[in-house]
Amino acid sequence: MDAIISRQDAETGGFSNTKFDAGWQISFEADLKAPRVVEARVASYPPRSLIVDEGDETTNVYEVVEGGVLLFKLLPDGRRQIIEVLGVGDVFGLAPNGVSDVGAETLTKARVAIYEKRRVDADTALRDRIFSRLRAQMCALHDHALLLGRKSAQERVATFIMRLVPGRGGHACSGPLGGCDETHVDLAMTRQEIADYLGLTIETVSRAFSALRRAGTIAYERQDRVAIPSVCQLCRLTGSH
Amino acid sequence: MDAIISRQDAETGGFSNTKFDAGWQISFEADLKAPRVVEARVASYPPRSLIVDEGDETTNVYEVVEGGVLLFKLLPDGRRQIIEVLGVGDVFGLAPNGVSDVGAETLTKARVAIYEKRRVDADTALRDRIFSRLRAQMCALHDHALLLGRKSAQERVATFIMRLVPGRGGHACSGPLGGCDETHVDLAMTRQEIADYLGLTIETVSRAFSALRRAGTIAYERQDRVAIPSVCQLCRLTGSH
DNA sequence: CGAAGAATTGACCGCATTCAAATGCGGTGG
DNA sequence: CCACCGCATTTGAATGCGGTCAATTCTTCG
Repeated sequence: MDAIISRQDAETGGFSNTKFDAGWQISFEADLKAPRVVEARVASYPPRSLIVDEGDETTNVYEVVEGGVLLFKLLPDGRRQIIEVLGVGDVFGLAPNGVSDVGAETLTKARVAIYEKRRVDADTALRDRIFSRLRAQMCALHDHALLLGRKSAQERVATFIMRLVPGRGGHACSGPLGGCDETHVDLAMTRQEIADYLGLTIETVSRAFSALRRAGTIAYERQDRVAIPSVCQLCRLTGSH
Repeated sequence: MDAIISRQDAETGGFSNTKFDAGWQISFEADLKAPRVVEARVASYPPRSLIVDEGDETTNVYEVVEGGVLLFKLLPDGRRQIIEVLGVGDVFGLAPNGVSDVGAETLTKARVAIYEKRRVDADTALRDRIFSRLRAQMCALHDHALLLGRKSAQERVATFIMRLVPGRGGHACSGPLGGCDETHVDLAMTRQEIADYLGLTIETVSRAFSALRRAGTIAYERQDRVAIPSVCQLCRLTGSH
């Protein structure tokens, strides 16, 4: 594995303080405010590198410190489902029986804090922090189950893009600030990754993007950067409102 | 709400000690061995009654003590997705912001232990037990995301039935015991509930059941009771093996 | 500029949905 | 016991959305 392991004592964990609302919006950037004193091994990975594989024995708990991480599962015939897209502060590696039920792969260049089981067992404060984050991630999984089970391709893609707009689309959506309702978002994921996340094929994702573009709901600034003239208009296509 | 509230001090919580493997198999029956001393309010509900609704304010944590509970989400136009089917020992009501992100409804007659937030905050042992169970339930959600995103209708239904066979279909599947590989399972859920759980329509679920029946993979003992001549044969249709 | 990979677009197909009708099942009352 | 009713389930036929296969275009990078 091509991870660069470094030991960091009393280092800033760098947790995002972005408000998560049922898992919406992701922050891949560490917020350097509110540093926490944590003794942990931190591993650095290049983009698209495997951290743990499905079925690996691990009792470690992992926390994303910088960058993005994908959790995925595979079927024997190669079908892949991306289960969750993790940002800074999110945790994984919590399968109860010491065998990872999902694979974890970096989406971007990423740093991941690794906590050994005995440390998690001993440290109540750490455990509580993991617990708390796990609750938020569980809500994201609930939302995603609704998307996978009941939403159309259009709605899935619209939901996906909305997920990348900070502070919007959740239950407590602030609405447009000061009349202006345009933004742009970075996709960070390839079409294939988006497809595997949304339970679609790459072609269907592409078609849905194109349809949104033709309708004027989005525009491409670059291939991986989308302009949204009216967030509310996009939000109406998610099926959630 | 038609719950019968009772106060039970130092009562047996009655937790199932069935081994859960990534959320597979459900036990709606409390195992009375290994009683735990718990002070908690316990509410009793008739079948199909609402415990909490999506959007309700609750800081309580709930634990299923007897029976089965469904967690679900709705879209504004009425589409419903059942997120998770809970058995004895499973917990819910853990949305991080005090507003439930899912509705919870009893599947069968059920009893549910209710822990207030301040009690969960104060009691480390309780919190750890909830945490531990949450980890198992998260694995079940991961599996279900794979099902919803990537499996065919046939595979979903086969997976659903396998989920009801104790000790089989998981990663550490024991295989048939002593050559004999037949069982029967109680469905407990209506076709509509199964459809909402599997992200299908009621007709598609019915057709999948019929196809399995025609193929001899299952047989009806009653409408809600399925005989499985060969568990392994059914398991091969889940797409997971 | 050229090559390799990613994304888009098009044509066609198949699976699941939709709409509709028939059948089966459980309960109530005669 | 049996007839009847209401509801769940099953089955059938037609439609359509998303998948599959294939060709083209766009991007990136050497």
